[in-house]
Amino acid sequence: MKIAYAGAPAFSVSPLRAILEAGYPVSAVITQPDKPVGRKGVLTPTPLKAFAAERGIPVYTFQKIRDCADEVRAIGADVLVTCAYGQILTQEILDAFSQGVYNIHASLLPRWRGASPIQHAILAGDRVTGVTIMRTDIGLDTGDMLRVGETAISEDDTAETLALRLTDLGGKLIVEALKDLEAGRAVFTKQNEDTATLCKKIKKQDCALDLKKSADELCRLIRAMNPEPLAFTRLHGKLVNVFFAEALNDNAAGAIGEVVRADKTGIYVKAGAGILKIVQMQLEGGKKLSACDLVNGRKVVVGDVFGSEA
RNA sequence: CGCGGGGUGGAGCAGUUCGGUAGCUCGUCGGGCUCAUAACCCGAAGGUCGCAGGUUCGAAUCCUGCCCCCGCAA
Repeated sequence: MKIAYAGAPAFSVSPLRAILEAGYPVSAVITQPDKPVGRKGVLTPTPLKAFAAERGIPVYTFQKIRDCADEVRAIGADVLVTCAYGQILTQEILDAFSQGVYNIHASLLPRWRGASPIQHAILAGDRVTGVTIMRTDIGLDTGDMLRVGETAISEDDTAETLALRLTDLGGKLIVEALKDLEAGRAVFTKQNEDTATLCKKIKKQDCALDLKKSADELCRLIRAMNPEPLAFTRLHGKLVNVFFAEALNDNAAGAIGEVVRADKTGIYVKAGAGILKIVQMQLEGGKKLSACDLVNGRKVVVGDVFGSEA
């Protein structure tokens, strides 16, 4: 069974490592082209490409894989495993792999089909999420499922900590799936279309903190968007990225968005319901700072108002 | 040349406009108060003000060049 693996972000690295460690030969890695990153626009390879290079696995990058069916066929693999690859596969591409294409998806399908399942699971307040291994078909994460694993979402999980667990889970499950396929004992389950939900790619605009909402809701947005692309609001007309916060049930006098208390323990902001206790945030142009540092430097004072001013 | 913010004891900042003794809130160390404390009181240590040059009697501050960090945009 010759395997090819397609992915891109850090999330896609761990499953590939697991496949290799399970003893399966991976003859090719397909990933996104290098992209300019940062202020200087340095051309940077995807984490998956860097890992493949380290292991000496041939790497293929396609601007648009749907236009490169011939090249994909030329790779000559029987199976394609995909994980957060970031490009839609056409039927022609799917047909290039005689033993099928399998996707590692970071949700309990059919919930959270689409581009940002981890973030949406947190955002929606799901208590549990997981990883699904499915056979890729022409729809968006609609294929038949052959392996599922769960993990609970805790109160202080961020997209980062959750992704860390899910990527390892993905590695474990894909290896199990490959073994089942090899042994001819794979069992496929159809997805229930009635309970399917879809999530789109996250835009920065989706990360704006609307302080009229409940502290609880704001807190989930902050956790879902950490470490990327970060929930934000404004203070003194400047952009502020919020990294960590807690939701408190207390109520206090004051306007929405007003800082009702600020000390070493946190910056307490009045929300639509409850108090949002900001523990770590970053002012435009500045470094990521703890509430303690912000208070010491008097960057934030009681009476300041978040979110106002355009 | 994409736009912008910043580099000052261990941390976060003020001071730079208009050159003239190194400041604030913390932390650390020592002492005190207290049943006790993340609270309070007293005291101490700790800084080539990013680097290099220039102007000046005198530069954190003014001029020139360079390095590094960060937000936005891609």
